[in-house]
Amino acid sequence: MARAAGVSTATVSRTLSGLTVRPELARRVRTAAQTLDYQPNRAARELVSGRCCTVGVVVPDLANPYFSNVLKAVTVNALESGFRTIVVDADGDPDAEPELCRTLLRQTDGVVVVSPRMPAAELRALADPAHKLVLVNRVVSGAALPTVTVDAFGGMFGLCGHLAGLGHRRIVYLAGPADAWQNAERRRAVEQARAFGLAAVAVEAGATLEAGEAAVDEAMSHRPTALVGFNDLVAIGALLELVRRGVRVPEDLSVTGADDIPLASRIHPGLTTTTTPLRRLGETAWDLLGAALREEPRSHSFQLATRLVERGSTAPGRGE
Amino acid sequence: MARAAGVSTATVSRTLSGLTVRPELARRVRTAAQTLDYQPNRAARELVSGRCCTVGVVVPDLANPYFSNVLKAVTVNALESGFRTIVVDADGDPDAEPELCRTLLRQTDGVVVVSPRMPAAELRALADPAHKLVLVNRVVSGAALPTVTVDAFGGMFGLCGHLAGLGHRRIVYLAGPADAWQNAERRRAVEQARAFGLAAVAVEAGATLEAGEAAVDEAMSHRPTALVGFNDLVAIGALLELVRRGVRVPEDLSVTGADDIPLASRIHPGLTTTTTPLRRLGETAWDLLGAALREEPRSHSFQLATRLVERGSTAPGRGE
DNA sequence: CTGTTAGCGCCTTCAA
DNA sequence: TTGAAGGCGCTAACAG
Repeated sequence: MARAAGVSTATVSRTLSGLTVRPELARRVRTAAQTLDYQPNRAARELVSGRCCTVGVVVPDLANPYFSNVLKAVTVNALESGFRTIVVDADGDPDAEPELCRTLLRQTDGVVVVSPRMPAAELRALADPAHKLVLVNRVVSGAALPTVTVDAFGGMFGLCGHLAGLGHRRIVYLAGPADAWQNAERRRAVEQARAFGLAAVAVEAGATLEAGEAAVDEAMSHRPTALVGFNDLVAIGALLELVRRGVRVPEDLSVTGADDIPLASRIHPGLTTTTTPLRRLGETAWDLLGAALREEPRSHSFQLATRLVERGSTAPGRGE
Repeated sequence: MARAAGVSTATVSRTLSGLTVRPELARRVRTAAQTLDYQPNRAARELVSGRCCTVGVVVPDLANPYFSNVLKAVTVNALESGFRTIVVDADGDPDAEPELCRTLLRQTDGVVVVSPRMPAAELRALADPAHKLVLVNRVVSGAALPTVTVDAFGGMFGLCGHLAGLGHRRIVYLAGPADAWQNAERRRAVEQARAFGLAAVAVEAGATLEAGEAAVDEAMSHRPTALVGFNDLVAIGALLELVRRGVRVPEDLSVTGADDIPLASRIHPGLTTTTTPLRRLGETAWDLLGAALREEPRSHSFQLATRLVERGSTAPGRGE
């Protein structure tokens, strides 16, 4: 390549990195690059520079749209900045995640961790300032980790306020995975909603349509006027099961979800819920990581606001 | 590291690659590696070996569960074989995909392309035997590309047979994206179903819930006894809209989908559909790519079978 | 401004 | 069996 242009390799390097080179030589280099379809070798570059322009993303399960949407936002934004994205799916095993993170940290410039269920102690151990690590939707106390979260507490609190305003007094919270941060936040919000005069009982459910269906029996045994799902899937699962049983929603019972997934607006009645801006979550995670890579001091935490979306699944509760 | 063990770097290298080394030296090396937490440098390794143990996956849109499920299967299986996965999302621009592929091919050992809409000519241009490229759910004639597909034609043909057996005679096909391979296959199957005595009209719809809803008016103007959706989302969109209008499914009208997404079994009535084994698609793609990387001659094409799933959305058609 | 040189960390000859 | 030496492709320092 240097031979083809009749110059030294250093001149080639300089031309391609835009340093000062005599115009004529630069032209020769460029035409040679053109004809040879020259592409610099990443490995050699990485070896000498120590950077690989690659970021990692760790998720528990790519089949879950929640995670794949965050991943999408990270990859698309990273690519715009010239970074590639390596994705690792822990495939449902939270205990495997710490090791996967560590491996990834050694192979990339930085890592985004979307891991609602990894043990906090592990995460704290990973919080070395030398590591470029960004956490999504997960708060770990006692660790200085750049973090972007959605205001899960506020969203659920707003939903409870909405229900209280409609006259509801007795609600059931269909709880999500016990070890998930978002569940803890939302559950806390439901409990504090007694400030609105809402009496809440929590019933263990999960995060899926099936979990919602299965929890209906126990939930109804508490004779609530509204069901508050951990997320939209649980809420929709419960709602569909209720409709199947002939319970009228919202006349007999109100139902709310969380996240505002596409399905929430297509079912009938539409599901009242709060938004979770997944794309912005991923985008912000990338911003945080990019800033860390450039060694820019930045605010270490972002909290994204949610928005209440009122649809047909909630109506005034009969105060019995 | 070599110094720490008191041996030469070559001995270290040999020990770590399991070549013959005097046991005592090997032990010294291993303990040194332990205490120093030694990790070989990927870049240097790649530079000398020319391989990077990395594969790429190109998808049009990660937000679509169809693609994220295929991606998941590829990453999980690749990881088991010690390969990392770089993911690239074309973010809805099919014209950007060829360039993304080319870039990825230079940076990885091989690439899996899940691209129903990339122009065939571009794909043919990529079909260089030197390139390790595997195609998913897409057949390109005149190019020797290892390919794994689902039997989209057979699945839809079976569905039509099912409807014909129920006595249906006039159906409407809610067509998917015009440039998608699966749509072409399914459409062809619907047309050939006239062998069963089924008269079919195609109505342009799309691939989403909204598209299904929007296509209902035109579809019903043809007075069919059954609606055949390009995929489950379109079918469910149409179904929900029909129910909203008071049309009884399946008494007044049968509806079928394709892919058997989780939602298909949760709605009421359950959607009759055919399966699309996304995970096996990704898994097989990885097998094909892995074989290509090991230079193993393998059958260049796999076609995965689909299975008919009868649920409540289909019933005997009134032969009017 | 340009060419020459050294070395990034590893693996693979070669000679001992 | 082991150590010394060279080179993978590139960029950073230095000398011209």
